[in-house]
Amino acid sequence: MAREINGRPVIETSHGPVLTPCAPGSVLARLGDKWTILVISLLSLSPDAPMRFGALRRGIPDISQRMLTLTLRNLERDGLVVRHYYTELPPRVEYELTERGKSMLKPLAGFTDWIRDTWQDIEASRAEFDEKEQGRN
Amino acid sequence: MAREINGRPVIETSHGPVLTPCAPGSVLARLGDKWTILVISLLSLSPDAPMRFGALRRGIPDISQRMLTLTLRNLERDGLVVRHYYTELPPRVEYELTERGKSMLKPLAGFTDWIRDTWQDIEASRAEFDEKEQGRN
DNA sequence: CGGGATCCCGCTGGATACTG
DNA sequence: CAGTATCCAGCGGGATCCCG
Repeated sequence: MAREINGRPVIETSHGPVLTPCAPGSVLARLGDKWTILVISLLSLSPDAPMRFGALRRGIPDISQRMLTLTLRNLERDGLVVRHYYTELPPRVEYELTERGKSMLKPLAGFTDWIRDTWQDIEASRAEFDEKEQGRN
Repeated sequence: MAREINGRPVIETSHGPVLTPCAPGSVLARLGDKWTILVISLLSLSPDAPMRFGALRRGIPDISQRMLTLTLRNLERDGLVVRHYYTELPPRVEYELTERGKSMLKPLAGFTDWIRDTWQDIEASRAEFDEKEQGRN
């Protein structure tokens, strides 16, 4: 009986379940990186109007130009974002979510909603944990 | 008008929306790290029976002992996992999801389902992107 | 058996300067 | 304006050894 958990195949052995490493991990790793979710969030604010590079840069206070460029490249590579280049002077470049990019907004929101409702509790647990640990040192 | 996207406050300025960096990012960063989701997935397979350290280790083929320990510590710190220590010889240590840990399974599944349904398309986009880029070099 | 302690390599990502 | 190039510090994470 092949089962599956979080999109990942599970093999049952005599020692218990074994997870098979598989490709979706690379998607999650990308989304979990430092800036990707922020860029997607910002782009999702204007679903039908592309955003300029500079507007994205200003919208994410601490992002460097380099990291914004790299993050957008990766999203474009994954087919989640399209890049529109206009050869003007000065040049104008706009970005918007693709259909695929928009299709992830709802599932993503379900998860971030959980985080929004829970992170205070998590922070409290962390503080408590750290305090107890300090007592042992 | 204060808005919010993915649990993150948005300020509207004359230049467009600006995202405020905030604490939930640290939760997402943790979940996006290399092993956390795998550990949670494995623990979720036995919702009412704790799992031993060794069983977790065997269930995630390529994880090192060190990283499993660190990942479990962080989950315990976040109050998502409880650790049960039995002073026997040899010692036995078991882990299980807390109620809070279980509460994230459904939202998480919504998101990983999207990944499961989409990652082949994403991989295809990546291959296509890389191929075009190679033409330019 | 579970898990510290230590060493070390590679990648992520920040700062800065230069270009079409 | 929207990049690219280069340099470099920090940290994630693997390998190994030791300990209750």
